Amino acid sequence: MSKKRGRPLTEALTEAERVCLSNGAQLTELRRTVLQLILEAPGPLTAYQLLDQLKEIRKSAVPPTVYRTLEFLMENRLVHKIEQLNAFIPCSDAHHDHHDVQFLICEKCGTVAEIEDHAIVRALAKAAEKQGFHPGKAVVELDGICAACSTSAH
Amino acid sequence: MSKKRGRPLTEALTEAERVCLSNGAQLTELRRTVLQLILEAPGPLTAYQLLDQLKEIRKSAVPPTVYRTLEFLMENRLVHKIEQLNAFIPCSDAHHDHHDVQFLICEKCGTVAEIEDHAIVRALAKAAEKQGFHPGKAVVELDGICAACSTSAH
DNA sequence: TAACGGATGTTATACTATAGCTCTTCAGGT
DNA sequence: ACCTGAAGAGCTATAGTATAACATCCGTTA
Ligand SMILES: [Zn+2]
Ligand SMILES: [Zn+2]
Ligand SMILES: [Zn+2]
Ligand SMILES: [Zn+2]
Repeated sequence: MSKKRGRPLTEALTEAERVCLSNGAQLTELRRTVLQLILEAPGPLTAYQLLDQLKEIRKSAVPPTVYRTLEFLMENRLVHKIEQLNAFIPCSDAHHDHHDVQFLICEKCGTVAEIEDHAIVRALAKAAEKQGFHPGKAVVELDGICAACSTSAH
Repeated sequence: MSKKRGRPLTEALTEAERVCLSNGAQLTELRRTVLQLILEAPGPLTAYQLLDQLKEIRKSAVPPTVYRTLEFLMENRLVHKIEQLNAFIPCSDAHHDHHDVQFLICEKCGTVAEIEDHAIVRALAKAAEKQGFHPGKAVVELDGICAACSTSAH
C-alpha cells in the first residue's frame, strides 16, 4: 500500500507521552497501544480495522473502546481523521494547529501526507472574511496522485 | 434551521433539465423528485432523511433508490455531498467546476454556503505542486459561524 | 422478434458510530 | 480509615450510513 513512515516509533510514543502530560491527560496502556497500531500502519486505518488488530491484543475490545480512544487521541492532537475515508492517521507534528492542516490523499497508493501550508490558511481566512463568516476548524483534503506514484512507471 | 434558498424552484429544475440534456443524461421523474426535495430543504439532508421524505411520495423507495439517485445527481453536478455531515445540498451554480469549490458550514444554524474562491484554488494547486502531488478533487469545508448568526442578538 | 442498455425494484448485508449503563480505580477531603 | 467524586474502561444494545447482487421493466435498434 505505501512505505513506512519516517519517525521512529519509540520516539513518537515518547513525544506523545510528553504531550499528554502537558495537557493534563493520561496516555494509558490502551491509548498507547492504539496509538502504536496507528503509528505502525502503512496508511490510514478505519476504526474497525483498528478494532480487529486491537482484539488480538486486548480481548475485551469493542467498538466503543476504539471510538473513545480515537476521540482522546484526536483531542490530544495525536491523530487525525480523514473525513473522506472515515479513517485515521497519526499526526506528523505534535506542535501544529489542528485547525489549519491539510491532507494530500494518493488515490493510487493510499498514503496520506499531512502538510501545513500558510498560504492556504490565509486564503481560507480571507475568503471566509469576505462572506462575514467566522471560521473555526477547516477540513482540507486533496485527492490526487502522489509524487512517488506519478514518477513510478506506468 | 435556516432561511430558504434564493433561486426559484422551477427555475432550478428547468436548469437541471437542461444540464442533464447536455450531458446526455435523463432527469427522470424519480431524479427530479429527489432533486426537488433537496432544493426545497432549508439545509443539508442526509440520505435517510431524504429517504423518509421520498417514501411518502414513492412507496417503493429504499436506500439504494436514494443512493443511486444521489450518485446520478452528483455526477451531473446538481448536488454536493458535505463530507463532514454525510449530507447533501443542491449545487448553487451548475456551471462551476466541482473539483474547485468550497463550503462554509455554520455550526449554529446549520446552513451551508457554497463558494468558489480562486485564491484558495491557486493556493491548493501551489501547495500540491511543491510536494510533487498531482491534485484531482479537493474537499474544502470550513466550520464556523455564518454572518447572519454572528450578528443576531445574544 | 431479439438483443441490448439504462433505469428501477428488491432483498440482504456491510460498514460506521453512539447511547447508556456498570464497574473499578485512584486521588482528595474528613 | 472512610467517604466521595471523577476518570477510565467494560459491556450490551442500537442507531446511522452505504453498497452488493440479482431481478424486472421498458424503450431503442439490429
Ligand atoms: Zn497533525
Ligand atoms: Zn501514491
Ligand atoms: Zn456547486
Ligand atoms: Zn448561521
